[in-house]
Amino acid sequence: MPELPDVEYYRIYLTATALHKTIARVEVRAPRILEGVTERRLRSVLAGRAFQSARRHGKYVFAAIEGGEGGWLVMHFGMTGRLSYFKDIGDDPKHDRFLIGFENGYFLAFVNQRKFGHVALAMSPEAFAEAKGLGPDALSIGREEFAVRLGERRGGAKATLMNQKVLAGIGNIYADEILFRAGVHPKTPVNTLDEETLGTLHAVMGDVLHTAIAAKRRCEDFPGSYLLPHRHEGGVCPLDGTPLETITISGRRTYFCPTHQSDERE
DNA sequence: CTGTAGACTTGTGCTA
DNA sequence: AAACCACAAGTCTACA
Repeated sequence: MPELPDVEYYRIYLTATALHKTIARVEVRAPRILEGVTERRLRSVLAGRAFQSARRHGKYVFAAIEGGEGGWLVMHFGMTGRLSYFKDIGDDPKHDRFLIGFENGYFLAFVNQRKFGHVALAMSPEAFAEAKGLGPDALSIGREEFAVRLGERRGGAKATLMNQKVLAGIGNIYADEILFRAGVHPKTPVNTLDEETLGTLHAVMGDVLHTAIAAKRRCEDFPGSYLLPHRHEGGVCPLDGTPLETITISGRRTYFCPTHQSDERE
């Protein structure tokens, strides 16, 4: 699940549940998810403190640590995962890899079935993004910068949208959705797209991400005109029923409509 | 720079 | 039925 809209939802969830509550205990149940930090260090940084705010950049959530040395807790979910706030330790969710217990008796769990996720510490979201080489967040990037950054690239449209160094937050599912709605073939070299198409791509990206976040918050399904519900074996284009085609790009399965996403390379 | 393939990890669903 | 293989919403490294 965890592409930008999902992670934005986790940020909202963390904000709604876990801010301004004193942390009493920290437990790491799968050490492999720790990145550049030890359980002992996490304990000393978090115990007795509280989170004061939460932010997101791309697919990362950051929680500001109030008091002490300050700093930020960083979380990335990999291909699976979510946050869960619960009261009874006996109700701890399956696959909880990292647990924060608050003085009020509640817990916040970093749930991560496949263990591709990571927990780290950073001085700031900006410093972390810089160190990782992440591009601007896909929800914040303006039309101009979007056009410039894509214009500098020679790769295919989908691979470029998913490249976290170009812009951060788009993954396999939403790359397909954005390209479908913009009518762009996933292999179109981005440097061949004209200004108008780049503008469309940028606008569609914003629409898709905002729509997805709103849908998550209300636990709604996606609009029927979206590709997402049809993105499976035997799926057809929601516009006219054309069977969707699949190809592999960057090792990820790619679904697209051969009639509405013309191949510009010919 | 680009694209591809393989690793990492765990669960699920298909095949037989 | 149990077991096996392919595959899944991510990212990193090695290599052509």
